[in-house]
Parts: sequence; structure tokens; C-alpha cells
Amino acid sequence: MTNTDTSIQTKIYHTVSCVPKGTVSSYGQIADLAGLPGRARAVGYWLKRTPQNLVLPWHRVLRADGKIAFPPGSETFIEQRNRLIDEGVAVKYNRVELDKFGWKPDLSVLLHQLYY
DNA sequence: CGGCTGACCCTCG
DNA sequence: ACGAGGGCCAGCC
Repeated sequence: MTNTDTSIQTKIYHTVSCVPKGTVSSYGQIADLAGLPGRARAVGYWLKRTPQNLVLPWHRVLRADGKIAFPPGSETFIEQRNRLIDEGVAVKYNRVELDKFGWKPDLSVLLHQLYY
């Protein structure tokens, strides 16, 4: 990625890759950090069509209320839940407590976003 | 250009 | 805590 590449897709992918293991973010938070306020739906859109060969911690992105965005019991729901639990994130049914596991970006991340 | 669709989000009851 | 309703916006017809 270069600083001349300002495509929405690239911004979103880069920001998602910044979410640390063992923490969770939300579609809206990713959009905000990527400099795309109000475009949470776009985050979902690009995550959905993320190719398998691209390694992204997509499972760390939840809805604003901490819920997994997929229908409970679905294939993707179960995979996301399992991945989170493997990282030590407590998932109660379909929800994560954001007070405990919500990502608080450090200053270096915030400053980095200013360059894009 | 118009009309959907969606891994969204906020407010309100 | 939960659902409905309205707003939102990128892609894709």
C-alpha cells in the first residue's frame, strides 16, 4: 500500500489489519479510523468479498453493540465465534463485552491515519 | 440516472 | 434488552 492509494478498499483493509489479537472493533470504528466516517456498511461490503488468500483478522470486527453480525448458527457465525474464543475473547452466545475487549487504538495508530 | 441490496448505526418506545 | 424505523452509502444492475 502506498500513500497515493486512497481507495476505500485499501484503507479499510489496512485499518482492519491494525486490530490487535485478543481485542475487537466494530464496522463503524474501522470506518472512522480509516477516515471514512459514516461508511460502516462499506466496511461490511469489502470484508464480505475479502479473498481467502488475503490474511485479515476479519473475525475481530463486530457490530457497534458487540454482537456478531451473522445469523446465529450459520457457518460464518460459528467460525467467527471460534476464532475469537481461540484468542481469549469471551463470547456470550453472540455478543462480546466491549468494555473488556473493545480495541482502544494507541496514539501511533491514530497518527498513522493522518497520513492517508 | 433510478432502484435495489447489505458482515451498519442511531434513536426511541 | 429487544425490535422497529429511518438514515446511511458503495456497488451493482
